[in-house]
Amino acid sequence: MAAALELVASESNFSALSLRRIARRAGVVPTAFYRHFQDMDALGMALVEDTFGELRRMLRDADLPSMPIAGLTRYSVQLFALHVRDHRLLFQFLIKERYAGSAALRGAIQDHIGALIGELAHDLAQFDEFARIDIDDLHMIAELVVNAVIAVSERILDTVPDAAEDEALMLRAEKQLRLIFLGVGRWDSRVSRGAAGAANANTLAREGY
Amino acid sequence: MAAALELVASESNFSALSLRRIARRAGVVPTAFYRHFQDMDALGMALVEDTFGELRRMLRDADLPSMPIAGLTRYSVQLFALHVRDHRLLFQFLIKERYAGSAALRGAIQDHIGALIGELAHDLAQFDEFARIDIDDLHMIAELVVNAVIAVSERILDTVPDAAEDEALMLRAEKQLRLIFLGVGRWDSRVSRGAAGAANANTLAREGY
DNA sequence: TGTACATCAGTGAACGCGCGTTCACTGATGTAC
DNA sequence: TGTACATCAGTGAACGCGCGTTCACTGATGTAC
Repeated sequence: MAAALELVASESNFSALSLRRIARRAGVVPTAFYRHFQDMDALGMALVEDTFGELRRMLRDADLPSMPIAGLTRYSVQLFALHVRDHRLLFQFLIKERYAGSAALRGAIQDHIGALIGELAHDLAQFDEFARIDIDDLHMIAELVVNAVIAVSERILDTVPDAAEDEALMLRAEKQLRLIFLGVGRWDSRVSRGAAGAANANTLAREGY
Repeated sequence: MAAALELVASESNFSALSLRRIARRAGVVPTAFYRHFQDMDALGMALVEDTFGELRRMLRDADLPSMPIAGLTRYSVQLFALHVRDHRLLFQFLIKERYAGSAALRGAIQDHIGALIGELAHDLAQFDEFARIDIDDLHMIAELVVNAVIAVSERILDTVPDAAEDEALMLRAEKQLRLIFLGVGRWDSRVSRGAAGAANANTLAREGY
């Protein structure tokens, strides 16, 4: 698995690898591969499960919902960004396979991400400010947040590791989440139904065109 | 090029294709490939340029900055989503290669997306409500918007074409942009500097923790 | 209008190579009694 | 404590196959004069 991850990081993606090159990298004869995985698909799936396993363990240990609310956004962004940085190869694999993997791989990854969005929506609902927001909109907001967090991960993994640059990317992501939460403070059923766009508002930002 | 796009849509990604299969699909002998492209990399690059060429032509024809502001968000989202849907194979290719392509392909795609973000930041600056927002924050906001639009494209391309479902995805994306713009209405240099998070605010959404 | 030539897309044979997978095997480690 | 056996990771030869690329070629279309 480590050999496969290293090769994915230095190549285009998982489907561009061959069983023989992975075995060679692992210092083992090609046929030894079959002692560990039935085929390449099985290896890919194991890597996906590993990645989300690590991520979930981190989230469980962090227990964000019980944290003090002051600085929670900053803390969450940093927690996630540093986790991604410390599991560089796993997440490079994940981001590449999210759309370019086999159908099975893609499906598994989307299911995991969908579950995380659902859990975030559930966690957000515990905050007073989100109490008046209906379930669909909570989900929509959680999706926006997760997309922003994935985007910053992609940026961190796309560049060569650099602490100063990572810091700037985290700050930007933090601002993005803060902007979203500011919007939530003004979100109500009227905006949700799209009334503002069609009625008497007069600027893009004031009424959410 | 059409043959390559069809194969990418039914396979994992571009790097999983072979020159011979593309030629076969195009109804031509493998060596005829070299009459059109120097190698597979050149074909990939041509496809990237094609995709952004189509997108830019659409954006130029639409001339969004000159549109009436009422309903602009909805209109923009639909414009983009329908364009993606009508160029399904091109954008499926793009999304797969964005992270899983060769270094050259990835670089070209990121450059194009970066340019679009820059142009959006420039266009947003023309609106009164954005005048007081500094250039870095404008860029941050444009990035958030573009990420949300890319995410909805990914969702549209991930599922089987279905008008009702596409409509729901567009509505969700529209809400996300509206939420962002609502946040912009409350965004100021104090929030930007991160003062709110550390000072006397008391909920996530009211002050943008 | 007719002729000579250049350009161009496509052909088909051939090459050496790395591929996934099969098979019977080796030898170290763990387990039962 | 010693012996017999099972389990397990790894070995190495062999297979048929699709791959990218080379080469000299064909024949249709376009262009110059």
